[in-house]
Amino acid sequence: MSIDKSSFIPPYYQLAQILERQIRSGEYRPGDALPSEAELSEKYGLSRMTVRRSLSQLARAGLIRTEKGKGTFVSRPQLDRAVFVMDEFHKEMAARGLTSSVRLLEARLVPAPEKAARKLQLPVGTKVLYIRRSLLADGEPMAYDRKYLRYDRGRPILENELQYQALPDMVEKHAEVLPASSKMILQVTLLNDEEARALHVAPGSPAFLLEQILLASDGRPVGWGWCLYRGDRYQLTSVPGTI
Amino acid sequence: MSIDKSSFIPPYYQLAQILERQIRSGEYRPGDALPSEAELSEKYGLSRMTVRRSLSQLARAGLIRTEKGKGTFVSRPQLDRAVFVMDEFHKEMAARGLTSSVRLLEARLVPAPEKAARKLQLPVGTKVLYIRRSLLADGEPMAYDRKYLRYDRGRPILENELQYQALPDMVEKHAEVLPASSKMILQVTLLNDEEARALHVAPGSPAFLLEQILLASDGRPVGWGWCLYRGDRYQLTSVPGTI
DNA sequence: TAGTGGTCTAGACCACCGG
DNA sequence: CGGTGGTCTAGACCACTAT
Repeated sequence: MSIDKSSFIPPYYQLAQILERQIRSGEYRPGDALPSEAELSEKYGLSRMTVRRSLSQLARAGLIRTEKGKGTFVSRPQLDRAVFVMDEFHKEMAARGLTSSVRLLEARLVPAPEKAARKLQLPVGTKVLYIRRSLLADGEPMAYDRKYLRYDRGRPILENELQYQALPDMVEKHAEVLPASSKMILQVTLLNDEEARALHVAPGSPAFLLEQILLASDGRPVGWGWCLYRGDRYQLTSVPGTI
Repeated sequence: MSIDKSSFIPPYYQLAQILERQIRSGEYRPGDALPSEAELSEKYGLSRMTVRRSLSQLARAGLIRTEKGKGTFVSRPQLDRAVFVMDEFHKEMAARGLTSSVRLLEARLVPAPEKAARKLQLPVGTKVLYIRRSLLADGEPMAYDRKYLRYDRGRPILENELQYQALPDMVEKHAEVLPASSKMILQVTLLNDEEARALHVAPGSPAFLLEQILLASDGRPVGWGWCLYRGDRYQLTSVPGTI
């Protein structure tokens, strides 16, 4: 194989494909050294910078690793490692071919209960925005979401906004501090009566519990809550090693 | 801020840090355009290639996005998106400061039951290697693993090997076809009596169910099984947007 | 047409590694 | 010491975008 410089596919990508094929076909096996950058450069008629770009791409994909002063080596595939991605609800449902919608169940100012106050680092009883929503896929509940958000802007709560906007947008509208990052924790749980009713399943059914903490750029929490995903409808699939 | 060329930190990384700080501090806000590559190059006394390297790093981290012919723009933080990583059991427990060990409960050749045969694309009744293991953290069960592996090499089953080796290694030893990739599916479930006993919890407890399929480079399955993680001890934490 | 990012080159110097 | 990957430069040409 060689590089077709008249192709629309850029040379760095062509070389990456060639090397990937050679690795996947077993021509180079785990532990083997690839030709040096100088050799690849000479063999394929590309500058070393271009060769390096191909190699970085393969390295990011986990197919090879480089060792300073030694060379470039084929990695062992990491078969016991999995990466799962939970995207924004609407996007995720769209990707599965489902029509998603949101049903706002409750949205009001409440005095922060003990746990929410602790999570938001506010005094107990501070007015916070409490939101309960059902997330539907093809009209049937998929998830049940409860959130506490800082509320220090005095802006009115418009129900039709809450119904359509993503959580970060709501925070922006009602808090002085903007969310800059989030931390999520995924657990399993059994649904209590109220949760089960909201999700149209039997009490005691298993579910994913996704806890979410929204943080401002200074690290202060601006939102906290948890979202329950029905165990009978929702699952996560590992993302294939992408190139 | 400017670049310290005598520093051990390479210029491309220094520039990336400067820009990241400016973005996180709000100096550039979501949607804003960054200075053009030519301007950055001139301002910081770096070649355009080096500036581009800094920008690619920020783009990979999701902080900025580039648009051909238009410019480079600050992205909105993706706060409703989470990435979870499940690593190899021993590594994961080590990362949590727990001592992990494996207890081999069963390892023998069995005629493939219907489901395993279908998953491995073998005729029902074909001899396959069946393995049951307890994965312990600090001596207490954390996960319960059951796997069916192709067995067409006639190599004897050595118990002490199975106890310590990762699954891909076992497959290599007992099957002609090497595993090249894996697909995992994460679900929630309730434990039945046998599973609960193995995990030292009450029957009906919730758990993560991780299904794993090992594939050869030609796409043929070479291993299949599922691993149950105790819901009361195991949780996944989102990986922070890394740079 | 002028400005933008995307790609590529042919050099250069460096730190690291092995014999 | 020679070979390796890591970094950087000063150019170049291209396709795309806006005016």
